Amino acid sequence: MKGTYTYVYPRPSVTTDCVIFGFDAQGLSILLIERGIEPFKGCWAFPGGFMQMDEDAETCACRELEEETGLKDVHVEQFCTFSEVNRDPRGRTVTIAHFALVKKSEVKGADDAAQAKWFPIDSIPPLAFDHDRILRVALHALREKIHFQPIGFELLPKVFTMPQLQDLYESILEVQFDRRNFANKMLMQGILTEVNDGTVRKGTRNPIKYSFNSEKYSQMKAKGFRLEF
Amino acid sequence: MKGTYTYVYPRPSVTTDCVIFGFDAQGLSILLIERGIEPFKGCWAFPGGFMQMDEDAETCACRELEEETGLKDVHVEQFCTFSEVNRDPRGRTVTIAHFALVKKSEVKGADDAAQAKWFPIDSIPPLAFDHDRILRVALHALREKIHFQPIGFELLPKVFTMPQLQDLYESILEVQFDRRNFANKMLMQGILTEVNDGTVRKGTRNPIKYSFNSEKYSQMKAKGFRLEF
DNA sequence: AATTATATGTGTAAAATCAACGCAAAACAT
DNA sequence: ATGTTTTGCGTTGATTTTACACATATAATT
Repeated sequence: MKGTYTYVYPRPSVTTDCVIFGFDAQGLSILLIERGIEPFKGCWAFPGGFMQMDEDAETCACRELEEETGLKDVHVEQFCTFSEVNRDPRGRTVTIAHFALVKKSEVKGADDAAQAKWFPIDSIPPLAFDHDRILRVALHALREKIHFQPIGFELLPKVFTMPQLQDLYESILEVQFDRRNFANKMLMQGILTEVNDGTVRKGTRNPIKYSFNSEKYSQMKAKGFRLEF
Repeated sequence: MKGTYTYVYPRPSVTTDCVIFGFDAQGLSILLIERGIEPFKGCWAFPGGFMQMDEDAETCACRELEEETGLKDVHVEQFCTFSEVNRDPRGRTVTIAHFALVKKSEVKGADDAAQAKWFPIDSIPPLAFDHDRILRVALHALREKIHFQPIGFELLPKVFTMPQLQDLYESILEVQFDRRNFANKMLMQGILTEVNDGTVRKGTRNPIKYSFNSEKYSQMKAKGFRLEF
């Protein structure tokens, strides 16, 4: 039934948008959807859509994410709400922006989906609406957050190497770390578990495999520990 | 005209709420409004209300703040959006929560306003809706933020002393600093200006007056400096 | 096949930062 | 008057950060 929802005062639309970060040997990238209709036809945009009355923002963001990219069970969190009066030419719209961190290597869907495509973070095409601003804020939020929360691991395979982890941090923070100091500091935190994958480690060129020990991290956090990077 | 706003799909109400922090010799406190009507009649709540179609969230939060407490020209920023389906018994409501930092000493209004009252942070009365949760999140956001942004000064008089500043940090972070180390670290940052108020400083018991040098801070920030506390 | 270059792991010493602490002087309390 | 409190200043040892060199097996080159 159309047009049956009537209110005493006008209300804005409420949507969610999702900035999807992925990481691989080529560095940090984001997943975008090409718009097939006006406005901003041909521009790229974050997956997102209207919040339903029976779901909260995070649920909505996850649902839209799956519907539009096939991605499931990924880390999603709200980072900012955008409410500028003219941000959407179709009408007053408030968007609760989220970012998603996906293990690009282990994930199906995404790229397969019709018009979804990964873009390296330094080659972003023209974006629809105010999505360029949203992206800047998302990047900033991710950078701030990774200093104190072990969310970087959400972007790596379950099992990873120290150089991979360092690449990730360097890509996100856009700084360079000394290899030895980085490894020391990381290992010192005590949240990495060395993974023994059966293969005998001969020579140093094939790196040690690690996994993130989330139980250990939870324990330490409960005791007042604060991750720092 | 009533009931003239009709939409194809249902829409939640969008409101803003404002957690107002103040600080004085008694420590950190927040400003609350007593509810005169159901639901939650007699409970206390943050000032807030419906977002108009011609204002964004921050504008709305500031407007409601002034309307309900008389407070103007204070630091206001968004920190989280709450969208749980049943957070408001009157109907589906999304609230964009802000926190305000007010220079309690220099401010008019506030307390004068009808049912507005300051409560020490450790003696908060029963709150309406999900405002207790919002308060916890607000406190957490403030604590996280003060480590890296000089927002604490928004809670102090323009001119303040080192012990005052230390009290502020200790109240918010709920830790104790060594007096001498705290002063050293603060002065080292280079964002404080010593204020010469004419009076000759004899003896050490009347403390040195400082003000926050925001120009200096902007310059340093532009050069990549990152405040730490 | 031999040679060279590259990626990875490990340790140490200097520098910088942090943490704990003592002392002196004027104001305040008694 | 006398003792207590508040404030400012500076020192020293501990901890953390930074800078840096070498050994080894794989990968690349010739």
